[in-house]
Amino acid sequence: MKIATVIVDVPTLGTDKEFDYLIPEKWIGIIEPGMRVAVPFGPRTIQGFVTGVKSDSPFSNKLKALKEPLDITPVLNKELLELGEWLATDTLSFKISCFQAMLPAAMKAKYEKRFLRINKEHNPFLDDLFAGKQEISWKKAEERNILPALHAEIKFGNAEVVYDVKSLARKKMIKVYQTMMVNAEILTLLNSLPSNASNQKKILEFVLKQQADEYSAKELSETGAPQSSIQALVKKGVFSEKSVEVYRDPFEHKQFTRTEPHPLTNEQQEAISPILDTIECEKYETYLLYGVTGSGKTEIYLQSIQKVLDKGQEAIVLVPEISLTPQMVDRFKSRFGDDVAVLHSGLSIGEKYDEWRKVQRKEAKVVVGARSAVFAPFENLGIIIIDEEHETSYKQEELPRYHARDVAIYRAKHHHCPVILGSATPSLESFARAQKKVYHQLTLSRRMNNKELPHVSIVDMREEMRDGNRSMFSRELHSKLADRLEKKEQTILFLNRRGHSSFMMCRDCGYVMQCPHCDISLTFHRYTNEMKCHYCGFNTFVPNTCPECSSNHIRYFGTGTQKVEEELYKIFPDARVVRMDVDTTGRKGAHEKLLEHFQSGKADILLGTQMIAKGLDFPNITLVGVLSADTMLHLPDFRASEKTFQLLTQVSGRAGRHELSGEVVIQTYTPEHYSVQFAGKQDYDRFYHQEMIMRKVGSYPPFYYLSLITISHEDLMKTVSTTEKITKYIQSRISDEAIILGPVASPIPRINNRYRYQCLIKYKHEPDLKPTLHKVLEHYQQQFIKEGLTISIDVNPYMMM
DNA sequence: AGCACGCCGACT
DNA sequence: GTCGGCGTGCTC
Repeated sequence: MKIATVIVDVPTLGTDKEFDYLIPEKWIGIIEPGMRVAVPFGPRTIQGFVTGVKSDSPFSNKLKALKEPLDITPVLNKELLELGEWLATDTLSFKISCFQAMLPAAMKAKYEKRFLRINKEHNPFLDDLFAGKQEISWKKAEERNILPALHAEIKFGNAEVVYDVKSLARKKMIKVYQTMMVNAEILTLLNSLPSNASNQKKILEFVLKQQADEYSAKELSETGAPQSSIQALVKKGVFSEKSVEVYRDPFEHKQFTRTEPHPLTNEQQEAISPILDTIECEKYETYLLYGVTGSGKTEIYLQSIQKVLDKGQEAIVLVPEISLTPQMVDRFKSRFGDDVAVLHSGLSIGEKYDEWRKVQRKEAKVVVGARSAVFAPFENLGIIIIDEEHETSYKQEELPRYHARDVAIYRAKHHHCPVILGSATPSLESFARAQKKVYHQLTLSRRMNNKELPHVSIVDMREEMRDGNRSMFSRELHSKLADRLEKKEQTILFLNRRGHSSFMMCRDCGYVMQCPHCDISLTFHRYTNEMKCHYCGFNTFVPNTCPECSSNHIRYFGTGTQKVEEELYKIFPDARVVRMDVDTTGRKGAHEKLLEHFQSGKADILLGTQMIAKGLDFPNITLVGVLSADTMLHLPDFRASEKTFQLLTQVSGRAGRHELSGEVVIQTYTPEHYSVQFAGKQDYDRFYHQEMIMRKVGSYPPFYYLSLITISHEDLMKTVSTTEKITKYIQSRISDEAIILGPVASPIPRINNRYRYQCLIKYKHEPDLKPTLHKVLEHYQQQFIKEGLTISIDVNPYMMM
């Protein structure tokens, strides 16, 4: 008797455990751990992951047999199965959610229900119900309002319900035509064809010219012949037709010119050599590659990977939201060609699935991708690289709330290989670990071409205001912009819209339009002319007069990119502006198009939000302007200073990377703030020291770890009292060393009419905390569902909202 | 999560 | 009497 242990696709606490299933005789030896299977679960059939195979079970009296395997080979190997279990404990998530997070979305199951007719005797009523067929889908039955009738028939034994477990994935198939005749035969046929068969003749002539064994349907139809002519030739035995699976290639129409390794500078040489050693001796080590922008980190990545590939191993490269850095993908594709699989959010579900399968089938040796690419199913991993290590997008905000850096380190330990964390502005956590020698620090302090860092000037916008300049461009930025336009050099204008995006305020009474369901002000959307809530989606018309005092002195505060664009055209009517934000880059590929447009010199100014801060490298940019540096500085987040510093430094790094030297203008209302000051000087080390003092005083990371618990409910009192109870419980079970803040209202105290309270735990070493938090979930579970409470626990949170 | 089972109110 | 409301509890 063989029994499979299965984690079922039901993400709840009660079912977050292994269920035992009998393996039918015919699949013994075929069902393996890591495969997806369809299993009966209660009255339904659902998907599950096999985690093990054993010979007996404590449930032997009520064992059911599994229905069928959904994979031919396991989709999760032993390492990934173990990683999933660890991840579930570490982030307090369900095992099933962790397994699903490791696979492309296409592999998530899709469930469908059908009614099957059992009684096939002539019966007008049944004939009518089933519309003369043997089965009817649940959806159809629902539409036709015959669910009760069908349920009755099930009771009579005339029908039954079947559950289908389907995969979202569709393999893409194309028709291929194999040549079945030799030239002489084709020639004979060609001559015997009637004169009006011009299309068939075209194809045969094409075949005689090409002399290939196989032709795709596309190739043949390019001769101008219709499908019917091809079919005619298949009938005549010229071709045999077959279907083959093809990968959807997102880079189909892109050409990559092969690059060779560049000679390394002394500094690069020094940095890469310990990495190469670690690869050689196959041991685990985390390196923090701290290198200023333009110091050549990527070449170090490339050459380290080359070494890994030479050893027959594989590499993972994580980049933040990769669709935003097409230049990065190009560099990897150019060096390693088809060995590279790319996984990022810009791909369709099918494309992602295909790229993933290239990895699984060992057709790709290098994966370049966003956060989830850290789970690439390699079995002989030689290196994991995390570029722009400080980026917060490496933390997943939905369940499972994991950080790619932690997963990378876990996997590297398993594979005995190095992790490289690269950044010009490392996260405080990583830099502190490097200082404590937990990570091994490698430094690149000089730019490759020995170009000096751009000159940065910080402009105090309060002074501009005092001097009567009420425009969003300071006099300095204005004159420099004019200068660049004159010289035909390019400018990047960076607008940080986060923080306070455009909201509406009455200048007479100070009324600010709020969302009726959430405690947050509504955002003004010019293109739809609506006031919108970014949290619950509520929207309403834009008022002409103040709803409170009927004044018509209504102003829109905060500056959107559209508004800046309009202003720009007012001041510089001839400037050619490319605007990049969520509105202009929504469509697939729009991003690349806009960048190409700018790169080819068809525009003078690139105006955008966060997304233009990263990785762009254009030679002709000599001016970078930051319109308001401090919009995110006042967010209720202990990382606000760090984020501001990183952003300003990254943006500044976009200027003067090549022959032309660059200038940066940072406009701010708080020029004295240390993160603005040190970013202006590009002085990471002094920023680090200052910020470490702030973190120490506030007992924040990297001095303390954090766990954040958020409780929400429609009733304020209920929310507060529950949070209080939970806080007390936790307090009683951990040491006095830990600091507990709360219960306090969340920074956004109400979303979608639900009040939100939280409790923040700061601690250094609390081995009992995670088990305690798990107990909280377990203990309150039933009560929570019953009373409509929701609880979310975030270990090491990055979003404090 | 779904779904069945079960125990109480308004109808043919 | 029964249909159907949704509270409760289970799923190998």
